[in-house]
Amino acid sequence: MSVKFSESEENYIKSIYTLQGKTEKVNTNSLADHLNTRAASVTDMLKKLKTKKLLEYKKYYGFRLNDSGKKEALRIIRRHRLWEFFLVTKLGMDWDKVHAIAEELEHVSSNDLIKRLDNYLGQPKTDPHGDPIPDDNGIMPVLKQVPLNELPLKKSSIVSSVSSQTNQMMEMLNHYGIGIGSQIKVLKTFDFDGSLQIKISRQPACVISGLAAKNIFVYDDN
Amino acid sequence: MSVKFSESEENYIKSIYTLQGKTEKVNTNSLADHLNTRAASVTDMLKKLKTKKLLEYKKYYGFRLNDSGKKEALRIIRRHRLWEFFLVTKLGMDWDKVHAIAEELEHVSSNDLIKRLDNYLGQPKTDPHGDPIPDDNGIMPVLKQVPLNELPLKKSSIVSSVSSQTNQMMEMLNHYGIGIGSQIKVLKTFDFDGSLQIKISRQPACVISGLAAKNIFVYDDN
DNA sequence: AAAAATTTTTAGATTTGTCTAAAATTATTT
DNA sequence: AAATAATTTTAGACAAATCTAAAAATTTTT
Repeated sequence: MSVKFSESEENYIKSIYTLQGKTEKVNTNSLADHLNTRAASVTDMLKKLKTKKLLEYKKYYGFRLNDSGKKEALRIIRRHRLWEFFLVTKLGMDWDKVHAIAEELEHVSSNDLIKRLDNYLGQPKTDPHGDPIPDDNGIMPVLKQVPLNELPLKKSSIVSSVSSQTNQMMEMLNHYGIGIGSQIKVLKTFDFDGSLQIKISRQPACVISGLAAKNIFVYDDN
Repeated sequence: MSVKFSESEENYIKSIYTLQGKTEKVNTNSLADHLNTRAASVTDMLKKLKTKKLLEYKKYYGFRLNDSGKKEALRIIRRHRLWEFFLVTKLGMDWDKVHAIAEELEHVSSNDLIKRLDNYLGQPKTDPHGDPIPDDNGIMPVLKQVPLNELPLKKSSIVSSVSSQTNQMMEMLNHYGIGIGSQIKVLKTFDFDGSLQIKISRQPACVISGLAAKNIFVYDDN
């Protein structure tokens, strides 16, 4: 049925998927950076993945996963995120420490295992970082977007869009280091003026106005 | 702190441990058989494990794990059995199907992960097959031995010893395929004459007398 | 549009783990 | 104790994944 890929191949597939999400076409050096390897190694693997019909690749002109490559990437990401969810909710590990372990667990690829794990965890829609978990068919769940001020306290989520794209807004977002894809959570709300204390990953907590929060949309499951 | 071993090295270590449990000295061909590989490959790996100071090895004269090799083996076995326990009790998989998956999971070697998994599972003393789970210090738990007739119904266990070593007894044990290390469980007891219907792995169910059962000892946790 | 700089690919080596076939050693028969 | 058989090791090759250094192609600068 489904083809087996080596651990190394899986890591390449996953990285290409992540990078092409933003730029559509991926180039050799950025992938080498992302995987902490050398450009020459990337070229070698690209040839291999091409013969396995997972990507479109024209020498010197970049590459991208085709449909079956993307499908495979989503299967790997699904495993990764389910394990992260398990590590945090069942074993009580901290989010910021689960990634490395999930990176190893994701390569254990029994379909039955993953289906059962998913059920056991209650078919979660997002991982502990707020990233959506693809379903069994490799489809990303359609997540509701809510303004940041409606996100439950301390619940981690991912910034999905920003409604007001004025210069002033962008300047402020930039200042706080908030962008599409940022991991974010609300630590506290101040009823007095509707402002919120928030935390963006790898940055100190800060306070933003209620008006700003109303214009920052984040994913929320269910 | 603790040295990391490759997946392949870990598989060799584990197999040697299993084989030397029975015969103390292990020979090249039996290890090759056990690992489904060739004698030449075994010799290559032996050299490697010797330089890593995990085993005593004299050319042409067999080999055995030394203390640090045994310790490493027990760490791997601990991981394997904890994962088997998880797969059966939490994910509801069948015993006879968990081995292959645990075989992959056991190589994920974060100490923190295993400590948490152990706690989460309630620090089990035996895996679902009845095999004891080494503790965090690599020590096999001292398990109580009970006669087979006192083992709870349907609870899987491992034959630990046989009290009456008469020829007649041995003949019968042989006939049923029961030996030290056999995985066994009691399906049913017949009050009429105290006989028991039992199941030994990979063999059809059979019935033995109450007297026989009293002389077959098995491990029981707690 | 040449020259310079950057990016990507190729060529050839290296490491890990495996294999086959042949040689060396040990064990068993006669 | 020689001859034969079985086991184990060595020698040399191979595949996967990586690397360095050099060559080729593309992009940017002047």
